Amino acid sequence: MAIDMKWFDEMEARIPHGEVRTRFAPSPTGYMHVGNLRTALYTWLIARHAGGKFILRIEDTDQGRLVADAVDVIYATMRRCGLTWDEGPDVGGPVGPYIQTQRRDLYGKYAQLLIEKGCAYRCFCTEERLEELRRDDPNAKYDRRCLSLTAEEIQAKLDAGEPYVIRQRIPEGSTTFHDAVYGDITVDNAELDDQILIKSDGLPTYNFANVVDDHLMGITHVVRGAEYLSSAPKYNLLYEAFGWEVPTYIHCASVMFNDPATGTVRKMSKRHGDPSYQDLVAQGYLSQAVVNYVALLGWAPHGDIAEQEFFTMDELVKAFEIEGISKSPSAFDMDKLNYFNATYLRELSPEEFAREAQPWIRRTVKNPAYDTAAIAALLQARCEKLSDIPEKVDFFDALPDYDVALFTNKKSKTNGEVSLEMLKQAYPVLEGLGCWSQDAIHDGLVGLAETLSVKNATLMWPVRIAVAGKAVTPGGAVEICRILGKDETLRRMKLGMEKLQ
RNA sequence: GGCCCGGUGGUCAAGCGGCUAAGACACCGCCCUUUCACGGCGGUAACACGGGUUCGAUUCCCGUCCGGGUCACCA
Repeated sequence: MAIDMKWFDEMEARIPHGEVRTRFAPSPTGYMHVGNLRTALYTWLIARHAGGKFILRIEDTDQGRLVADAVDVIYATMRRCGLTWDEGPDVGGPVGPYIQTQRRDLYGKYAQLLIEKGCAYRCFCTEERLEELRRDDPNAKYDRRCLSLTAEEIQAKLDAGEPYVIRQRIPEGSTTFHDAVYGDITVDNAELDDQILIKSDGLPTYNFANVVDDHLMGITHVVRGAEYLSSAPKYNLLYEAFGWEVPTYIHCASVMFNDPATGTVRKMSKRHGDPSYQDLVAQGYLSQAVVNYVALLGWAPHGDIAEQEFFTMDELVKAFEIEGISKSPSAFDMDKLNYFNATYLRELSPEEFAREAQPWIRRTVKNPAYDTAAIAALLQARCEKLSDIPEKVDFFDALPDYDVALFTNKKSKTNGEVSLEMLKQAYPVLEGLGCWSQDAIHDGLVGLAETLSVKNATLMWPVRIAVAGKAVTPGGAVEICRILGKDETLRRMKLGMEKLQ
């Protein structure tokens, strides 16, 4: 089995040099974890900050999934978040293909190369035998029985068609690897198992495929979750075995979830029903708000912008330094995300907000006569997320069956009696208005309050309750009357007076 | 359990030997006001613990405790 070195040389020749290259390598699962999104963001930021390339690679070695849709979810999420890629399955690039299942032939050849170098070996041990080993000692590593097979024995087994895996041969000693966030970490190689590189079905394990692909794609900075920290030494050993340059490792502490329902903090996971990026969008969170918030979950700006919290993508690219990544896990806090989203919502122009809000308003406001833009204007400063909207505007279509007790409000100095009087006074004023505009209604009612020598609230409160039937509404009496229209306003006021009789 | 990593208010966090230990969210007051918001002002609240090193430790070292990760023919 001669090795065709020419082929390897050609692969090497394709690798770009002299620029920062990072990659995001998701498995197409159909949704994007918040933690994954953050990893993607940091990876992208490192590339952009350095003026380098950002690559998208799909790790789909897990077959039996409807990959097509899931990959689309990844594309859509990245696009909505502004994470543009320079190379990837759809746009191609110099070191493709960018889908792992399309690269499966590569790995075997590289594993073979490792065998030649004496850094890997075939293992014919059956699953049963391995289980036995574990039964004797749950913590047992592979006992390397197949390492001592002679060339003849191996050939005989090969000829007999015995299935085998290829294992990495971990050398003696200890391994030190450097992480840009965690610093130098040294482990005793005795702790490391002779991990499997190629499975008996011929496909590579995740760890092996990762190393090979990262090298062949010229990745200079590997950004990943801290859950991979303990397998990092094995990566180093693999790079060393190949004689490849080790990329810069950037491990990011995991994202925890601060569950407001239970008050507990735990690792964020879809399994527990913690929100994914898709869930958040469906709940009416803006991508930019989510991205901005997530950027700060485990990273903080330094220097003269250490206190800055709101960033445009351009500002993030400029500010993002690896040194700012934190070592300790951070909890995803819905309250803080709400704050970010509310702020982004308020910064939208009235037109933009109206466009975003429209579908949510229409969930409960079906009457086409009501102006959604006007309603949206009332909502912009009053919701943290778009999904807050439907409940807030439900009184437009149907006046709730409210309790007369609502007419009583201490601060506004109203009770049932006062309210009835106010409505009686306000009714003819509004009825007599020639123009049903915001100003006309406002001036009419404020003028009346002045005439009656009562504070504005004493008059406004009953009117608002009568027309909205709710204690809390977006906007005040004037705005609501204006949107409801004159006829509906008067009708509701009359109903209010009847209730109070 | 072995190994690895981490530990500043409830949460996100700045700090990188000397500070009254920033700032933000949340919370609580007050102001504004046509309810609620928005906005403005103010407040409560932290260096896990014990040893060192040092003139001096939140900062450096060790231990304890606590939390997380990892020990697959899964990624």
